Amino acid sequence: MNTLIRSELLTTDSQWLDSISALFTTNMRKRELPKRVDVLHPDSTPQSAFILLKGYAGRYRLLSDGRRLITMILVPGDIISLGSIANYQVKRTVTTLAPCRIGELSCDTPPDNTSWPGLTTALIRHMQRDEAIAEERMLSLGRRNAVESLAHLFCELRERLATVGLVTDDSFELTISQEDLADSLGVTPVHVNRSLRALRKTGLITLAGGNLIIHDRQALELLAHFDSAYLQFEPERSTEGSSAIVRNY
Amino acid sequence: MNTLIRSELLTTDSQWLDSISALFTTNMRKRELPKRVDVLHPDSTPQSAFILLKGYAGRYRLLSDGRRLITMILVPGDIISLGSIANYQVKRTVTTLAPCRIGELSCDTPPDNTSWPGLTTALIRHMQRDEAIAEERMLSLGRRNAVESLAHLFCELRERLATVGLVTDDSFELTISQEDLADSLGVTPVHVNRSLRALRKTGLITLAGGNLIIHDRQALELLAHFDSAYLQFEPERSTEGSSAIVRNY
DNA sequence: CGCACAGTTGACGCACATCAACCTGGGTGG
DNA sequence: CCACCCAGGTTGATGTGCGTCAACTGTGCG
Repeated sequence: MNTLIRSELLTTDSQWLDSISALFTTNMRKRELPKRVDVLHPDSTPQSAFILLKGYAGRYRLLSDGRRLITMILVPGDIISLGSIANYQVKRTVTTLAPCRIGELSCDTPPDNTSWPGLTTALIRHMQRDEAIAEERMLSLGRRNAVESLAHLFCELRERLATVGLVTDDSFELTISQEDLADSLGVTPVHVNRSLRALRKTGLITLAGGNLIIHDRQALELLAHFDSAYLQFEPERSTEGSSAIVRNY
Repeated sequence: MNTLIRSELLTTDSQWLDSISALFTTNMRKRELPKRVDVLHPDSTPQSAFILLKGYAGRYRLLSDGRRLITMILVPGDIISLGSIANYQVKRTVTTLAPCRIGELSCDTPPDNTSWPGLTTALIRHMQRDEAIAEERMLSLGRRNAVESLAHLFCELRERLATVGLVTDDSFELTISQEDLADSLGVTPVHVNRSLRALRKTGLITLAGGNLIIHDRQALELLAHFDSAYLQFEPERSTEGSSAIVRNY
């Protein structure tokens, strides 16, 4: 099971997948989903865990008048839902932003947190990472303009996709519609289109046929005020001054 | 110690404070800080835990050109930093938004997560709550206009302050400057001022002398698209269909 | 062929930014 | 005790980023 996931994703975040994979005794079932399908409803309580294997998905929130914000874009390797493994999440809706392949991991015997201390560790790291990404998104929504936000999103996706081996020469598949990009950045589809045009005119990127090429990553990151530090798990803190719980986590 | 904190805060979130308080053998040291002072720097690694006892504080992020966004407003009872208890946080900067009293809890013997399973539970609940608040803030930054965002912030603060007994008759002390409100909502101070005027003109609120009065809470919440559900810890999920870990968390 | 959908572009309007002036109240020092 | 100061609040004039509306294009698919 573990090798199955890792070969599929070429992931480098072995610790997380190790923790999860070890919990399952049955094989992972794969499902193909078209674009624009809700994977997870806030009122459903699925037993299985779901992992995104291919494509793009997104968690989103709606205002009562229909305004939508995609609070988090999911890339291959990301957890869609942990199901009964750890039903800790606030209720959220997840939809596909592109044709997706998702893996369903049915859990025979739900673990508890004492028998699987590694699970707690992984869970907290996972939440930390989401929090860091969410904070950067807040910065885009609140203080970056549309071009900067777009550039930042591209830098972030490149970084996240690179860790699962889906980037070659600063180029990767980007099949998210401009409408969904707009709901991620908190602007309108029309303005995304114009901001894209502006970005293209700088020569920093090419986006065509569902493929994004970053021609000058350093310049793009500068424009976006992008610092990849928030995506990397911090190096193990030195033991001096650390408490036992730090090492455990 | 526990009674000390609870009497100071009149908190109802007893579980969290119980978990924390039990860890300490020394007394809590109090410190008074003026407005606009950084409590926590991202490079510091304090041993002590800090809790906000009075006033307002805020976590913030800066862009390299000086643009600032307050990602989270802290109210009395909120954890500023857990220090060595659980040094799990992404590195953040925290500043006072008003004159504050903070409590310092020095931890003699750092716990580990196996000896204190309740700590892990509390930690995850704490992160969940922060995440839910952050998500609502994203919605404000991305999809609410300035008046709606302001109204939503007021509703949220009322709710959070009410749980620590600092609200009477939908009225509470609000000593955050318009400049800091602006950095919370992602707009300019001038525009906060005008949005405040617009809100006042609706008759829904009165804000004067550092005191906010909500005259028609229901109408304000409707205007803000506010739903308090995200702030309340979800009721214990029914046992049917739940796994062991759900009950543990 | 024609329909549906995503992308593109133009004209125009509005929410919010910018710049600048002025007001106000509390604190401070002479 | 008054004069001053200064941070924060308030307001006006004007500029701009983004929204809105609408038309058109291209492209894949039944």
